[in-house]
Parts: sequence; structure tokens; C-alpha cells
Amino acid sequence: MMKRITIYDVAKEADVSLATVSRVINGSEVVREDTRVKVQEAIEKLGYKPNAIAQGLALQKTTTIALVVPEASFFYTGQVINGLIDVAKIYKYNIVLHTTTEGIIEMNDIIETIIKSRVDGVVIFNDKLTREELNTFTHYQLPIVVIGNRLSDESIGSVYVDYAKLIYDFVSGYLKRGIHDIALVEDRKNPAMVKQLKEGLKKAFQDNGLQFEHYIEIPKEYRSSYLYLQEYMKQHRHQLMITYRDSQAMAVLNTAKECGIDVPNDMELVCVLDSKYLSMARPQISGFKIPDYDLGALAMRTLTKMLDGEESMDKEMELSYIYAPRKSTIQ
Amino acid sequence: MMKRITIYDVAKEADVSLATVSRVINGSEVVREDTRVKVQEAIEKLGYKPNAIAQGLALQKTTTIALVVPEASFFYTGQVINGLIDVAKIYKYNIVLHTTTEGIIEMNDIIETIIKSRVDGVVIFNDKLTREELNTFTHYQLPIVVIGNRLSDESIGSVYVDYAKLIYDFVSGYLKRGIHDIALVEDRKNPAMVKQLKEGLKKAFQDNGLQFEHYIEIPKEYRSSYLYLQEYMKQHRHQLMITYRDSQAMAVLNTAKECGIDVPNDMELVCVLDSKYLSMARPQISGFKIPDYDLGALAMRTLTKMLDGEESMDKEMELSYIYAPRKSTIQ
DNA sequence: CTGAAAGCGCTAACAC
DNA sequence: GTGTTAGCGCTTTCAG
Repeated sequence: MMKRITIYDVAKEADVSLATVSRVINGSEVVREDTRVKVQEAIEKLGYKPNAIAQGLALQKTTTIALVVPEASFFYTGQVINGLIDVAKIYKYNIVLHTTTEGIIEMNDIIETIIKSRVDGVVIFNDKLTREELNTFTHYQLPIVVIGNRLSDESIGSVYVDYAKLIYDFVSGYLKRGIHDIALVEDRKNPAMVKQLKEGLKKAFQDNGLQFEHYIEIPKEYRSSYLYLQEYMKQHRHQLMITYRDSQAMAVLNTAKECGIDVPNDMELVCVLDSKYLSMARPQISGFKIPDYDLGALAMRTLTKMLDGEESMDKEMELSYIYAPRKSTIQ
Repeated sequence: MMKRITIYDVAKEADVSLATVSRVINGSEVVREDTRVKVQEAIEKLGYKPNAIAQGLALQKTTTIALVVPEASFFYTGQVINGLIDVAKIYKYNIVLHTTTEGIIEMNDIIETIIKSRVDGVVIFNDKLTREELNTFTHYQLPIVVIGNRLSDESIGSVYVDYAKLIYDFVSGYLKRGIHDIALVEDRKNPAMVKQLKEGLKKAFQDNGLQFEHYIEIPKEYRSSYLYLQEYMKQHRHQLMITYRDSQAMAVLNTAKECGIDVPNDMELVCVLDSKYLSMARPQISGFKIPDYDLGALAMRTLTKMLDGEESMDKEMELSYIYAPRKSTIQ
């Protein structure tokens, strides 16, 4: 049971003033070598650790940022978080983690606690997110960068992948080759992403004088998309099916097998979000390598720049992807 | 650009003392209704949000806990984190997230910043972790609970699943049925878990007058276990193979197919850690449902109890698992 | 190069 | 009920 030891104790032990102790723990240059040593020894001896809370109060800076992610995200968002964390470490920022579930009520709670916590900035990785919510942050002068949505202004940065373009380019090739029966599977967990896909798809069809028709919505009464897709695929065939997440792609693949649909010969399949599980499926499923890690890393890097008051920086950063063709698509 | 507004501003606006404002924001009962209203209005008008940092300083309490997880963990640890977070929310705790990569140096850094951050407690979910490291926390009177390791004392709680017992029970059945050629696949990412499995396995063999021999180590020169397993399975056959993670099980399954080994008839396969991908494989792979979410939730709950100074509580809590037999095992 | 003192924003006795 | 005041632990002028 040790007493809480403060800067005063160190000062007394080293027989200097607390100001001097403060100087050495902050690496101030002006301190004489021998007194620095004296203080260091006192610090060692007492096992003193500066109180970051008190420092935060005095400096009006917490060296902490808030990270907001959707609750279930950890499965398919791990790399984004890792990237974020890695650069946060470099710049010595702490991360306080917040997760959102459903409903605007909760989001407001989170915003509230974030503001109270006086973090230096916030990174938001959230599919659903209203402009108004963001405004609350900016109203309190909190720099914020959002991941995944193209959306920025004075005090908001954003890093994202243009899914509309991705799918536009991809599908255009198919349309030109005369493959028009293309379906996109809804993803309840990522509505905004799929919305982008849908738009890209529509545009591609339009630009080819066609109309996109096969958007597969999962009825609410189905607990999982797998169950619905089983039903659906008994009745419908497509030339190309597109899903957003790996588990959906695998569901399609499995039900296709069950229905005697040969992938890729009877039907091609592509999953937008690549994952290691795509390569483990048989046949291996084609996907797009999204730079998850970089999205997180760049988001954090952008935030640090904003915090350093760096002017003339891009507030909107688009990252690109790489198509990884495997065995579920032809050529 | 708004001025930082403090409790003083509110006091002035409402024409009361700051003590009164403090009382209303802390829900003190002794405040008269009309002055409470007056203060609330001032708070609204000014958009005042109490500074949690200052509160923390004054109260010697941050209502924040540190969570330490291995860097790559987000893939297969998501549920643990979700459980943790959910109960943290209930008790209004914030979570500051730390990840460990490699080497003791880094771990010491993390410990250092955690102590400086003056969190109220810490939850550690880390496979590798020395006793000494934990002692640093206890030396600074930080309550801590570890997830996954059985390991506790005065100021350390732990919640875990007994993998040794799990595998002991499971394998004993096989041994009794005369199935002795059983192999366990190493998992570099989870050495401590696999160590437990190995011990349980050894014991089961011993208790049946046999000796466990087939521990499959992945040579360091192989980047992924998949590559090595491909080699390995060309030369070796087993009656039952056990892996820890889903991706390893899927690797085994795939290479088995390539080698013409029929699962489960030629060889059975079980993956300790269940995941949705196990059900997506064909044949579906048997696994054990580990209560991930509960592990996290219980860890956090335990910590709150410790923080409340609750005596007479279990500091060591074992959770159990459920075997989910699927198509990769017989009966 | 070092010390004294005034904050940083809030809480909690202690008075009135 | 409400106000006064002394901390909480640290940083940062400003003197010396």
C-alpha cells in the first residue's frame, strides 16, 4: 500500500522546487546536468510517474483521441483499427474506444461523453452517421476525421475508398461483354457502403443504355442473409452476383452448390471486401483488396496533422483498391 | 469559434456560486428546484459540458479503465471486446485501448503510459504476459483482471476457459474408442492457449496408458501454417486433427481435400475456437463454443466489483464451453 | 539555472 | 439551501 507520490514528493526528495522537477520530466534543456541527475534519482527512488490527468488539466491537452466504431465491427475492421493504433503510438496518442449500436439516442450519449472527456480529436468509423451529429463535434471545436465516407470541410477530414467507382469499373467490363444479369446483395450491417455500390452499379447500367434491376434485399424477418439467400437462389439465377462481405459471399457460394449452380461457369461471384476466408473457400472467391490498414493509419495521420494546425493539407483522401481475381470469376 | 466555457461561466450566467452549479451537474438533492432550473437553463444556453479531466483530478478517479489486447486480436477477439464494452457502458466506464505487438520493451512502455493515465483499473487480454509485468500494476495499486489465464491474487482477478480440461474430456472419448492417432497443430499466435491444449492432451494420453506424440509445430521459415500443412499432410495421416483457430482448421480441411483425404471418414477434424466460418466450410467443421462475449463481460463486471471494493468475491472465474459437433467429426 | 506563484476546472468540507 | 475556500497535481510565466 504505497502513498500516492506526486511532484512535490520528488521535489522534496531531490531538494529542489517542483518547477525544476517539472522541467526535467518534460526534458527542458535549461536544467543543469547535476540537478537533473539528482532529480532523476529521486524519481527512480520514489517510483514517481507524472499524473497525466493533472498534466492534461494544466496543458489543456490530453494527447488522447476518441475512436468511434460500430459495435460489431471488430470482425471485419480489425485492420483499420490496427492501422489507426500503430500511428497513434508513433505520435504518443492514447485511444479511447467507443462503440455504437443502434438508434440516435445512443449516439448522442457517446458524443456527450466524448466532449466531456476533452480528447484532442476524434476518428469516426461508422456507417450510419448524420451530418448533424458531426456538427456537434465541430461546434465544440473538435477536429474529426471520418473513415469510409467522403465527407469533409473545415474541421472534418475523411479517408475513404470510392466503392461506386470500384463497382462501376468492374461491372462495366461485364456489361460490355454482354453479361447483363447482375445482382447485388444487400448488407444490413453496411448500408452506406452498399448504397455506394448500388449507385455505381446503376450508373454503369445507365451508361450502357441498360437498367440495373437485381438488388437483393434481405427481408427483415430473416435472421441471417444465408437463410434468405437459400430461398432466393432456388428461384433465381444470375450471371454475376456481388456481395459486400465475405460471409455473404460464402453463403452464396454454399447455396449455389446446394442448388447445383456451378461457380464460376453457371454463375460468377465476387465479394467486394476481400478477406483471408475468401481464399479458403472452394472455389476461391474473387475480391477487392481494400487497404484497411492504410485507411486507419491515414485517418490517424490526418488527425495529427489537423491537431498540429497544419494548413494546406488535403482534407479528403481517396485510397484505391486492387482487384484480386480468383476462381469464382472467369478471366 | 467558441470560448471554452467553464463552471464559472455557468455560475455567473445563473447568478449562483460555482458550488451550486457543481451540485446540479452532480445531481445533488439539496438544491432548491427553482435554482436547479435556473442553472440548467444557463447550462443549456451556454452549451456547457463538465470537464471530465478536471473532475478526474478533483475526485482522484477517472472512471476509465485500460484494456490491453494483442495487436492482431481484433479478428477473433471481437466478441470479447464487445462484451467488455457493453458492461463498461452500463457502469459508465470509458475504455482506453492498448495493443501489444512483440517484445517486453513495448509492454513496459504500455504499462508506463497506463500508470500515468491514472485509469481506475485494467483488463488484460494477452496471451504472453509475465508475472512481473502484472506486479508493476499491483505495485501501483491498480486493480487488474486478466482474461484467458487462470491467475489471480489479492488484486488480480481472472476469467478463463479451461482448455486443458476441454481437450482432456474430448480426447478421452476418442482414446477409449481406440482412436489414438491424434495430432494437435501449433498456433504461433496463441502459444499459451495451445500449451494448455497440449497439456490436456498429454494427460489424457497418460491416463490411458499412452503417450501423446503428434504435436505439429510450424517451422519458422513458413510464413503461414497453411503452406506447411500442405507439405505435412502429404506425408502424414492422422485419425483426428485438432487446431485452435478457424483458419487453421480450414487450411487442414483444404489440404486434406487436395490430398484425397476424406473428412470425416478418413480423418476427423475439430477446431477448438468456434466461429461462423466453421459452419461455412464444407463439410462444416466441429468446434467448441467458447463464451467470448461472456468472458469480456464478466471480466469487466469483475473489475467494477473490485473497484467498488467489494469483498468476498470470487477472483477466479472459470467459464465453460459447449461442444458443437458438425460434419467434420463422426457421431 | 532555479524558485515562487498563479492558474487549469472541478469537488468537498465547512460556514452562514 | 447556498457560498467560500482549500485542495487535486502539474505547467508556466516572471523574478531573481
